[in-house]
Amino acid sequence: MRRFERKQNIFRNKDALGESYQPEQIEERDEEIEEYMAVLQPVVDGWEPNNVFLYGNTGVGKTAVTDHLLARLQEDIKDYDDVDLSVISINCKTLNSSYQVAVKLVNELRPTGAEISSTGYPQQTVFKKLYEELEALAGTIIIVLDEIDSIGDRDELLYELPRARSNNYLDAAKVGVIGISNDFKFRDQLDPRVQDALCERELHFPPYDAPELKNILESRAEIAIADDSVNTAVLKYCAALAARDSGSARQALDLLRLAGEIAENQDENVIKEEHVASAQTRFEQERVEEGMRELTTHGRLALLAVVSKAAKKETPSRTREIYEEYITLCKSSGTDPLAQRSVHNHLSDLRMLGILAANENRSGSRGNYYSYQLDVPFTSAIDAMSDVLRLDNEIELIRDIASVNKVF
DNA sequence: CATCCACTGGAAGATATGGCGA
DNA sequence: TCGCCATATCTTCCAGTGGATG
Repeated sequence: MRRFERKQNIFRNKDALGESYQPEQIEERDEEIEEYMAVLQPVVDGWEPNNVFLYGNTGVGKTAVTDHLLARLQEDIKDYDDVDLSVISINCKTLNSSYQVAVKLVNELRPTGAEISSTGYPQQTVFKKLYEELEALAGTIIIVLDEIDSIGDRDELLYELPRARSNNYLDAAKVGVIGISNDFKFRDQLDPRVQDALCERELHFPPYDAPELKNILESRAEIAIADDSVNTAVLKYCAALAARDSGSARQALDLLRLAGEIAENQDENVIKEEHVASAQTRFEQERVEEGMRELTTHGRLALLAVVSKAAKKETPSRTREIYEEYITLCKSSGTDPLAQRSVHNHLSDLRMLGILAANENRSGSRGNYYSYQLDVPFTSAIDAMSDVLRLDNEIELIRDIASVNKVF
């Protein structure tokens, strides 16, 4: 057996490309930082903090700038002993209602062991507990709600928090909310009263363009990657891919890091463009596989129905036909089938996830309808299906049909 | 040109699950 | 134990769509 050997060809400090790395300087965001500092100024002056709403795509520096500035603020504010600042920062990605965000905040403030459970209370009870905790903390409190758009339209907390003081729920505590959103539409779908309160100050973070991304990559690569292991052309290529896709520095850095790992595994000393390209492909695959793993039983059955259609070379295939296939699969697995409308919902979800592609058909004799087909390689779809309940035989059968029809 | 069809997607209500307090 | 609460998932109902049809 081969020995483990430390490989040090390419990276000098790989963590500098990682998610948790805090750079000393944030590049290409000078204007935003300037504006942001002005918004935070009242905290230093001892007034009630502004509520702020930040929006912009993922990976454009919203969270990084926020962390950076709040750390600086906490540091600088030590010079003034009449201001007592606490920062509570939570990520709301997995919390999809105001209720859950409030629970999370309470638990964040409570000592370990005294946490409350995530269901069972009336919403107002949770809010009341939250106010008690904030009041106990007292002073100036800045609450950072990252990825706040995941609460959708259940935005009661965002209505409550900014008004807590004027409603006399809070007295000793001065609360400011910083909402961070990846979704531009989120702001508009908020209750107008929430917009009033929360969005009194707004900061927009635009996507990075390719030259900006290149500069960011250059300054990180200097720390992370050994001299001569990467050249400008490769960095430009990473920047171009990320700029075209999302304008996200996160994506650009991830690409570079994975490209480096791939190069390293091939025992090469230099990252080349082909490594970046395979990194890009792998990320795309992972995203889809992630989506398929998180499907519910019926979501999987719906997908499997399409997979089965694909094996028979019957895709693209319209809703009605897929539904029939789905019914058959349900019978084989002893699962109660859902109504057609629900399967239609699952197909919609799969389309949103980029697992299925739908052609909009307006030429048929019956108005408009979709015909679905797989938007991922047949093999990765069926591999992800292998743990659907009691369908091993059917899956084998589908594989056989697929190989006869040469579907891959 | 009005009507029709088969489908899409929004909305409201039903059901099941897991948890609280009394 | 019971009544209440939040949530995810599903069902039922329905308005809107737009080429085909008579």
